[in-house]
Amino acid sequence: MVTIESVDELERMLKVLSNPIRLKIIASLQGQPNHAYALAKQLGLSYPLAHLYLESLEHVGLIEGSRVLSIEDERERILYRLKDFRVELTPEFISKLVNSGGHN
Amino acid sequence: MVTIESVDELERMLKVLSNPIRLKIIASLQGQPNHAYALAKQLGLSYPLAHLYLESLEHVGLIEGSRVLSIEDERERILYRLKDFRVELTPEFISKLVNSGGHN
DNA sequence: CACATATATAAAGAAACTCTTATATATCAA
DNA sequence: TTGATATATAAGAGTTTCTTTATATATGTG
Repeated sequence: MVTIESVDELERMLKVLSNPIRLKIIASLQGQPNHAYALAKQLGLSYPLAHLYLESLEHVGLIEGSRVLSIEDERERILYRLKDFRVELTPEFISKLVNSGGHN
Repeated sequence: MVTIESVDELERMLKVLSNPIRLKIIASLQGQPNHAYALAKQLGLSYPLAHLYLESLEHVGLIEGSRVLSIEDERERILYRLKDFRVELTPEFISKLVNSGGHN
């Protein structure tokens, strides 16, 4: 489960989430795990953009890529899965993070 | 209570929240409502920046400014209060918004 | 071999965001 | 009338984000 323990971490995650395309990617991966190339086609994105965005989503821990062997052609591919996350944005939570000093 | 009903709205709110100074402002206002000038001094910000950020926080509905008459000097000032909000970022919530078509 | 699939990365311009400085107005106190 | 308080807005520089185009590599198919 994804946890946030500093303002810095929260900021990075919110920055990644505050983009309509990346939200679309999350919604799509919630339906089913997918590969970068297939996802790009499905959402009408260029592959480089999809790759970049998947990378940024992975960096903040919202998705996870794993090398899997395709049954069809035996080639290794990276399958991206959505991680289970629940971030509750409330005044209390934000205050707690801000007042915990910035580090952690 | 603050509610989010579209991807657009979510995106705007997350963009405003994904900034350490604006998170600090929220944490400060959670402790007590305050005026722009006093808040700027307290957090070590320039007044224009504090004003700008309070405005953006107000635009997405996270805080609320109201003209109040100061008891001390009888001058009208704008007091900013934190609104009660609870935004739960989960795969389900994001999917719901994305699949609701973008409008609403 | 040319083409589609599949991944990865770099370069570059456009757009947006960040933040300060400057300007303006108004009140109150020393 | 000078200085601190208080609000508001604009202009501009600097930084970051956004997104495409280009380049590279590798595999499998017609």
